[in-house]
Amino acid sequence: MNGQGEPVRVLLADDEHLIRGALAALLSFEDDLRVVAEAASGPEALAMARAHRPDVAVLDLEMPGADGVTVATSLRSQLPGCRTMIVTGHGRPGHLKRALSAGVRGFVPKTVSAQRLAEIIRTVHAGGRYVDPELAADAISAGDSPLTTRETQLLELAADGAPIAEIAERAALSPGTVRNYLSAAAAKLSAENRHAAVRIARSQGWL
Amino acid sequence: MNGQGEPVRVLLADDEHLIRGALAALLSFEDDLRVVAEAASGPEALAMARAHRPDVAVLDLEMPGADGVTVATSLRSQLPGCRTMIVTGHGRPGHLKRALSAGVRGFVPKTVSAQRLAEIIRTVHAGGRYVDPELAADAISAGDSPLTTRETQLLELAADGAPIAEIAERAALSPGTVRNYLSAAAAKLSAENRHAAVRIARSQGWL
DNA sequence: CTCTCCCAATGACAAATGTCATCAGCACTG
DNA sequence: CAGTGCTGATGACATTTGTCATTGGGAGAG
Repeated sequence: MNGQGEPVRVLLADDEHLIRGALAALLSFEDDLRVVAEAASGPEALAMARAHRPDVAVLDLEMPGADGVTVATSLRSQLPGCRTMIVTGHGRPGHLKRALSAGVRGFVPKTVSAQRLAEIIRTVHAGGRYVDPELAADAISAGDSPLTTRETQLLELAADGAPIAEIAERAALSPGTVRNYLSAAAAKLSAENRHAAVRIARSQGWL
Repeated sequence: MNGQGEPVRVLLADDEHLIRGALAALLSFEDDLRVVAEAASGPEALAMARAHRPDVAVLDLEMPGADGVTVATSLRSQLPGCRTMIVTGHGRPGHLKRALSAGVRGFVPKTVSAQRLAEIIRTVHAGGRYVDPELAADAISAGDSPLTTRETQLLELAADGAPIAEIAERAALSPGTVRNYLSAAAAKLSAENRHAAVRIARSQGWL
């Protein structure tokens, strides 16, 4: 499908120069792949994508400005022809779910080899999908988040250890209401208190 | 110093295959550097170092088994001739201090280019030192940890949001004592409670 | 030897937090 | 339209946590 005369145009987005540069160098060995743009942040990735119209965007999950899934969501509407895939260091189950519903076609941990990554880029470009088996298993066994929108939102605000009063102020809610929601969230996650609940939600990629 | 006939022997340790492989490929372009061993974990890095006796060990800070600084400390006694350097994604001030006192000669964020990394490897091999200016500035302005041994230890036990009773049990201390130490720690860090204190200590690399 | 600092503990008190019952509005579903 | 579930709030209560004063032992410095 990918003719010798028309290499796959790839966008690389990762905030770590070292990895991005190294990756670009490795992919350049593949005759049918061509890195046409690089970016070090979420917004930059979007701008580069608009300017260079890649066939496949390889996005790091953790980036300043906007994370990989957010970028993928934007790309889906702005550049429908561009396939997206996520590369990540530590993949939580929830992240995979968010990514898939954002139209991401590949989800790969950074523990794969460059060879393998190149193959996956080709697969994704050809319209296929690839999800790391390990992560997929985790995601399936983990299930969906039992938390409601507000509960999740308040857990996020509680994530830095702030007292209830501060959370209530930042959420423009009554302190009593905040306590109720956080109590409910902790109960759903079988946590002893809201701080432990934050940890659990984080580990599942639910926050 | 590094003659054409004797390239610098390098050990690469990073748990992410993708980065390690890419890095190895990039460094192979430099005629005077030769990657003689790779490792994906702390213990493996030690074993590889003993087997291949590299001139310079490039260690990722976050690795399973044993972190980069721990490995560097062990290397210092087991292979005194081997220079060590740390590469890290997010470098906290405290980590830099720990690394330097472990005899590490290079401390570099992953945001540098491969070119630059190669230069730094040469510098370190020649007996020089290199510390990222940004990280150095942070470390200097941050100062030392004001926490005592026990305070730090108890903050670690409190890191997962466990209630006081559980922390006391795990530390084999009286609950009252635990509260006293955590209260003192929070006060020293100007935190509103122990959970916020954990966050602050983490951000400084003090835990 | 005295002074200081860390460790460990206790008791008391105030403040924050977790838990529960209850209520009301709103949106959606069958 | 009745039922369900999310949201937002209040009040009461028990528990947990934070704070402070105080004590005592041990290690190290001057």
